[in-house]
Amino acid sequence: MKQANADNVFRALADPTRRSLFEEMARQGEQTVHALTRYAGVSQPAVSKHLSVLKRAKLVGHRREGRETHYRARPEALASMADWLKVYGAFWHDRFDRLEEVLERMKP
Amino acid sequence: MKQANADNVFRALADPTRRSLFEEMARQGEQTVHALTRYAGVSQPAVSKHLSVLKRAKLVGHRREGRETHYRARPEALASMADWLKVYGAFWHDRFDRLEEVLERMKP
DNA sequence: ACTAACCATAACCATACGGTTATGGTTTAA
DNA sequence: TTAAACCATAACCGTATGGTTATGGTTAGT
Repeated sequence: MKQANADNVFRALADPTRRSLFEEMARQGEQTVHALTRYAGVSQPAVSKHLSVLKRAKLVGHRREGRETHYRARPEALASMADWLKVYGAFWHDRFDRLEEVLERMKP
Repeated sequence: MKQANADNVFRALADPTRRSLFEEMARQGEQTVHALTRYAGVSQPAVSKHLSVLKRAKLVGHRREGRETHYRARPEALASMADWLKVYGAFWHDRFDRLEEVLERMKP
């Protein structure tokens, strides 16, 4: 249920192009596929496929507006990965303190 | 330099069997390949290959003792992933804060 | 009404990946 | 010393993956 989505998140973020796209949307906000294509430096269909992988992991949302589709990052979807890190990073306390803070603030 | 290793970490943890192996070592401590093979439910060569991927990402260390090799988790190697999460998780609470602001202004 | 822009999907290709069995090198046990 | 246990590597196989070009459906601009 939740584990299945964690798997999708881990898998989605394994690819550097996909991470890069996610980062760009997180930083710059909503972007059209066109803009993301210029940014990513691969073909438009490649970007569309990457976006659909991110979508399966719920890492992005989208909004159609006329002929263009705007995608946006949904950083909340990082929660499952963050939870995993929290558990296994707990075996090594020090550096995860700040992550704990961030996670605390992410709670609804 | 650091980014390259982050990539290895993300990639290594994308596979569920590899995550499972890492989790087992984190929980139970050092394990021989034999023990990990029993645990993982795949062939011994498969485990060896997974371990070498984890090794490339510096997520495990190993120690030979006679004919057996003991592997252990190195949770410190999760740092690069945690750092990434901190950055992009931060966009979440930024947005959250901004939402709080908006809601604040909406009050009559 | 035509044309161009935007995007998603299909079809295809090469390579990476996760699995297997086979094999060989060390090291322990008999 | 022979046999068995442990592990890594090699060779192989099917499928997933990330990329491409081609195409078609909407929507916008002229």
